[in-house]
Formats: sequence, C-alpha cells, structure tokens
Amino acid sequence: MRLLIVEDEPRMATALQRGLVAEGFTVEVAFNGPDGLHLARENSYDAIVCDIMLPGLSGYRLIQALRAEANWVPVLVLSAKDGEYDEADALDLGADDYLVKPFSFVVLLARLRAVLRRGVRPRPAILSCGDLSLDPAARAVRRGDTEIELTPREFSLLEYLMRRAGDAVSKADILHHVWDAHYEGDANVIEVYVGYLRRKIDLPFGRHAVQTVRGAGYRLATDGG
Amino acid sequence: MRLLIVEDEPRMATALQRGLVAEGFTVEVAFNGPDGLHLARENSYDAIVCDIMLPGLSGYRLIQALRAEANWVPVLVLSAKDGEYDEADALDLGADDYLVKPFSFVVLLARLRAVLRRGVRPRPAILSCGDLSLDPAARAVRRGDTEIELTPREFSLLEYLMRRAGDAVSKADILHHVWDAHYEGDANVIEVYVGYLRRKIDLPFGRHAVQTVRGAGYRLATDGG
DNA sequence: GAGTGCCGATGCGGTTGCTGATCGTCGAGG
DNA sequence: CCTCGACGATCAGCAACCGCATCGGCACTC
Repeated sequence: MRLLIVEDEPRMATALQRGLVAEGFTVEVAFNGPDGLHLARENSYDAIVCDIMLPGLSGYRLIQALRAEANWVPVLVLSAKDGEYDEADALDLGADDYLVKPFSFVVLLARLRAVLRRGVRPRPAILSCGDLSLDPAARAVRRGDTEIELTPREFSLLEYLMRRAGDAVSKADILHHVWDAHYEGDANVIEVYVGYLRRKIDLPFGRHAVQTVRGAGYRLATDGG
Repeated sequence: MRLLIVEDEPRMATALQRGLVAEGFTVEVAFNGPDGLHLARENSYDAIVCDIMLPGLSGYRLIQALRAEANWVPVLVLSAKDGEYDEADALDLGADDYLVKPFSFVVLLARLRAVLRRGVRPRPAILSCGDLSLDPAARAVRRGDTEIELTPREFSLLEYLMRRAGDAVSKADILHHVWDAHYEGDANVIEVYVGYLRRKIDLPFGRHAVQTVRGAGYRLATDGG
C-alpha cells in the first residue's frame, strides 16, 4: 500500500512517516500544498493523508483540484481546527474521512485501513449525469448552468434515480426508498411525481433523462438524456 | 434514501428520526438489537445508523451478523464510549464510520452523505453473445451499438436463452422459467414470442441468433448469429 | 386565508399478452 | 422425386394492463 502524506510540520510528518512505514506502508511525503498536488497527480497512491493548513495551497483546495480532475483517490484529512462545519465541509468537498488533531495513531491507522478497504470511491460528492447535476448537501439541482427548483419529494425521487443512474428501478423500489417502506397507497403517486420531474428537468430542455421502462419501472439516462 | 436507525434511547431515536426525515430521508427505527437485525435482513436500506450499546444484541454483533451474511449495507456507528480502541474495533469489524456521543447533527449528516456516496452496488454481469448484449440491471438490450426495445416478456425470454446460450432449450423449460411453473396454456405462445424476438434482434440485422432445433426447442447462438 | 406540497380518484389511449386459426416448412417413407 | 403428416411461423383480434394527465381535496406554512 502506497501512501502520500501532505504535512508541513516536519516533526509531525516524520512521526507519521515512521509509524506508517513500521506498519508496512510505502510512504512519500510532501511538505506543502503544491508539491502534494503535483505528486498526487503524477503518481497513483492508495490513499493520501493530508493536513488542512498547508503553505501554498490548503488541503481543501488540494482535494477540490483532484476531484475536479476526476481523481477519486481516498483522502484522509487532518486538522487542528475543530469547528463542526469544517468537518462537514471537508466531507462534502470529497474528503473520505477527517481527524482532529491531536489524534491517536491507533485511530489514524484504523481509519486509514477503513478508507483503504473501501478503495476508490466510485462517485463524487455531487451526483451528475451529463449536464444534469444534483448536490445532496446543498439540495441543489442544475441542468447545465440553470438552477432548478424541486420540491422535497421531487428532490428525493431524483436523488434516488441518480444514485442508481443507468439501472432500471422498479416502482416498488422507488416506493420503498423515496416514500415509506410501509406505504400502502397507490403506485400512481410515482407516475405523478415522475411527471412533475420531467416537467422540470426534461421538457424545458427538450431532453429525456427520465426514461420509462415499460413493465419494469424507470431509468435515469447516465448521460442526462 | 432509506435509513434504519437502531437506537434504544427513545429521545435520541426520535430526535434523529425527525432531523433525518426533515432532510428528506425515509427513516425507520428499531429500539433494540434483535429488531434492528431483523429489519436489516428483511429490507434493503441505503444505510444504517446504529448505536453500540443496545439491549439484546450489541451494535458490534449486529454488524458482525450482517457482514457474515454478505450484507454490505453501509453502517454508521454511534457510541457513548470514547476509548480509542472501541473506534478501531468498530471500523475493523466492518462499520463504515464512527461518531462519538455527543455529536453534532451537522457532522452526522455530512458523514452519512459521505457513506451513502460510497455505497457500492456490485453490478450483475452483462450477458453477451457476439455483438448481442443484455444488461439485466439496466434492462437494456443492444445489437452492436443499436439499442433495442423489448417488452417484459420478450426481455425475460431473451435473458433465459442468453443465460443458456449454446444449449438447445426445450419448450417445457422455457414455459417453466419464462412463463410460470404452473402455466397451463398453449405452448404456441413460445413460438409467437420467439417470432417477436427474431423480428427485433435478428431480422433487421440479417442475423440468426435464435435458432430452431426441430423437435427439441430453441438455441441461442453463442456468437450472436 | 392564500400558497404550496402531497396524494387519491378517474378516465383516456396506447401497449402487451395471449388465443385460435391459417399458412409455411421440414423430412421420412414410399 | 413426390406425398403426407407433424411441427413451426405468422397473423388478426380481443381483453387486460400500464403509463400518464388532470382534477379535487387535505394538511401544513407563511
């Protein structure tokens, strides 16, 4: 397992390096943001351990840059900050885990292993299909540059379809995940809401992202229609 | 997105439920370990939020039981303990993330979203014979680059033939698997539907994937005709 | 009380599944 | 090579179903 540590504090950096090498990892170290980004671009690491406060380029921006290039290498963020919003921000930005300094090395190891076990994340923080994108955290949907307003129910329906983009999703599945498991009503509500969705994300743009699969359910086109 | 909360403290459980429902999740609650395990087995959740200290069956055991059954639903663990080894244990046991009480709801949300984002659903293999391919999950059939629309019955007939590509499949087998085990009708339906299939996947392309084996049934050419 | 989101009911129209009848084809035996 | 019977292909037509739009009422919020 090959790791990249991005950490400007020399003592912390070497301590981490020694500990992780002793655990059998192959470790490289960058002491500032730009170097870290460069190494991450040029090499393929199994995971990156990254401080937030970095000279030249913050950890946030580093993750953002990688994710923008569709590089989904797992990133574990270290930070001296402890405001809760920092953590939420880091995760929504595409970090895979977050540790507040001071942390225990044992915990770092466990979280690192958990992150490695999961491997490369298949999907970014923002779901997207072609020019259609949905940000679960911001509760925002856009078609290209146009922001689209959805009601809560419409939003969860689209979110579920987007998470399973490309699959034909049965109405029973939709009822269970978007409505309630014990929902007893008519499956017709789905048709109604699919209709609403299409009226907002497809028709005005002459697209067909939400496809009907007769007898099977619905499918969201992976290319957004 | 459908969640299961396993939490014995009623106030905590309802607080979580309300907060998550307000965020647009579909939420179910179990107040003890065995109930939680039962629900998790019977239903397909997008994620589980699970307390560690539970009456009847600890959160650890719950995860262990699920993982032993090859159920990889993402699990986010909550705990009042704060010993570092607890956290390491939980992650090594197969939990996907870990929060120590008291935690902030914003952080829970962010971590939950991170966990959901990772949700890997192993895609069933795509069946293919030559340039003919069938994707059971997407319910899509293509000949080369051309997408072909099939009705549900046509689709399951082709799927069955493709799963047994190269074999001569008797009509009795087909009736049994594509129609109903107790189907009492005329075996002529098969001939009719084989006709429909050929009209869609063979004739327009001048191919002969669906071959008649007189007296024995039908065979799908492994090379797609 | 106006506005918004949600959901059940109803009705229309196209699609699908199936049947029964007819037509075509294969191959063994004369 | 021809005949005939059995098997398979095709066709038209009907009934049930499915997807979709629309309307009206209910609950909640502002």
